[in-house]
Amino acid sequence: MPSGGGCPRGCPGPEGRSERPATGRGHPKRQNQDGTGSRPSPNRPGNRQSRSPRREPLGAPATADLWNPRFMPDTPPPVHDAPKGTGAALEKARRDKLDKLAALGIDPWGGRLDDVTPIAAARSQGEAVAKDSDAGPTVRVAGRIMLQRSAGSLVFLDLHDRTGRIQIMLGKKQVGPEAWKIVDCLDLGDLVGIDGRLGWSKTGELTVFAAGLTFLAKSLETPPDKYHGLVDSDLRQRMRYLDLIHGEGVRDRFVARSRIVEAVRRTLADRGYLEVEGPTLQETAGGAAARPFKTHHNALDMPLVLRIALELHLKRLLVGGLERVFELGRVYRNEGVSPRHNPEFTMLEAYEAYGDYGTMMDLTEAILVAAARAAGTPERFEWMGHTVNLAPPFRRAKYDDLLRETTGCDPTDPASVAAVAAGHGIETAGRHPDVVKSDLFEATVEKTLSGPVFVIDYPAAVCPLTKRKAGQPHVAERFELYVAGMELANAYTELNDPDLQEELFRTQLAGLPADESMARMDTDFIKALRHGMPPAGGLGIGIDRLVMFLTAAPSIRDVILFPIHRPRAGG
RNA sequence: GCCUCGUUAGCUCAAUUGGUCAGAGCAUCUGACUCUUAAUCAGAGGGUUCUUGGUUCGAGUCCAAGACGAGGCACCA
Repeated sequence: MPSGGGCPRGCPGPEGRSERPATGRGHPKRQNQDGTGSRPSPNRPGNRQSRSPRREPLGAPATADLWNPRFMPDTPPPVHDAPKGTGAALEKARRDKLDKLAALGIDPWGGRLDDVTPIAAARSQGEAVAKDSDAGPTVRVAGRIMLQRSAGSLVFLDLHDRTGRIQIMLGKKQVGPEAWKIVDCLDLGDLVGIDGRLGWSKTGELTVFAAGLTFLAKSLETPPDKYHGLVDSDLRQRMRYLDLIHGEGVRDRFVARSRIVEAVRRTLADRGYLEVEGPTLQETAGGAAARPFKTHHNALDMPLVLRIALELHLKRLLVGGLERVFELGRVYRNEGVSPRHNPEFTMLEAYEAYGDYGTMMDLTEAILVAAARAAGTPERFEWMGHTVNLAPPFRRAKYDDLLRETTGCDPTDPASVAAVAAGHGIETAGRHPDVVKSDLFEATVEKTLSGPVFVIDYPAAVCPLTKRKAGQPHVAERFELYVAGMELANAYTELNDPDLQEELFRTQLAGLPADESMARMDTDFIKALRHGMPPAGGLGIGIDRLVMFLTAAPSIRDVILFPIHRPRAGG
């Protein structure tokens, strides 16, 4: 966390805070940022009674228990002082209430709470209650106070948990003057448990009529605007926890991500695949053409790089007889950021012995269909200006055919390709014809591919890990799956000839800088191939892009909980 | 790394040609209200206009540099 990073801009940093008048207590926030352990704890007793959390049944509880007094403060409440209305004053108002709670014997930081009914479940119970009944069932719900409305000595709360929202009504007459002191200490954003009867308000809203309240956690920060929420996309990513609370559909999207990953795993497991974990710290970053992040191991005093792909270790496992393996994990590429790129991202790679790239096309379709179903994505929808239809089988189109249709060049004639490429401003002099061809494809064909479409049979020179087509040494058995102009998956019939693999590792393609090339000898991998790797199909899917696609997210940062950011200056 | 755009109260946003323009809503505080729904009503407080320089009688506004972000380019076979 950057210095003061939890604080939106304009919020005074630690320096600013230290100018506040002494408050008689340490500043918990600073303590946390230093990472120094113990905070001064007028409000935190060492051993909380909440360790023995079993509560009285709700039938005939003592009022005192329902209002949950927990402890007596061991120091008098401090005096806070700050100008009204500033950020500091907003926090002061909340700290004052926190101290007031402590003075009332309430632990403002709560503890274990059993027998909580999810709000969605409480709602369905409530639906069964007659509109004019005052004998609805009693429930305990817990969550965050999102809205607060008072009408005289009556307070309505909107309480949210992971399953939904429900209205709470608290009445001074109903709970008594002592308990009302606790209600006076509630702020937007606080976490509370509510015991009460389900029923309907006079205006017809399902409501929990509170008979008891358990304080679970005080919020010391002002929540974002209750109507607009947090709209600054930078703040939304840096303070994702707030975005999850207030952002429209944000939580749903990350829930969908989890369901998608679950569906991917299930699809593979159903086909007999074994999930494994390869090393992220490697001596040589292989399996893709990307610059790696560099690091260092102290005890071994050796340079290491973070992996850029999963491929080479999974193929070693094919040699080892794990005939169907996959890994779902993070890879790291030291490259720029864009709406489609984050330097760390999640990749699926799967390898199936005795298969080929056709096997992988079937698998890809199965994974996409299962993932779409898990995410609740319709079969047909619009995304990024493209109409997408997920009904299999997906279209299969040859690389050369697409290039010919789109550009009019003759893909089999390097001179023709070079001429057209030059017309698109692509450098051709001194570069391998297949690299030029690849550049031309990316510049012209990619963006036109609404898809999903399997682009098959790639120029061999740009595919050093791929088996060549029988009798066609210039064509590699590879496909990429495109959707809405974006590469979503990449698969090969895997090259298992160790001599050819070694030769290809040695080949530096003309026109490619060394750090962008895949020409990195991995002798240990070659050694593994020499022991005999079964013919196999291999598949890679970018999980982040898959989630973008299935949740119609315009940017990869919308599907990564904590995307990379520069540290925020100031605070 | 390059180009364009943006940054005003805790949050969401105003501020005409450079001229009493630093303002509103939410939030906060005080008061009223026992059925509210972004509750309402009355009042109060709250600002390093991202930072640093410059031009000017005068800068939120114009210029330069920097910070951070968004989009595009490059990189990402």
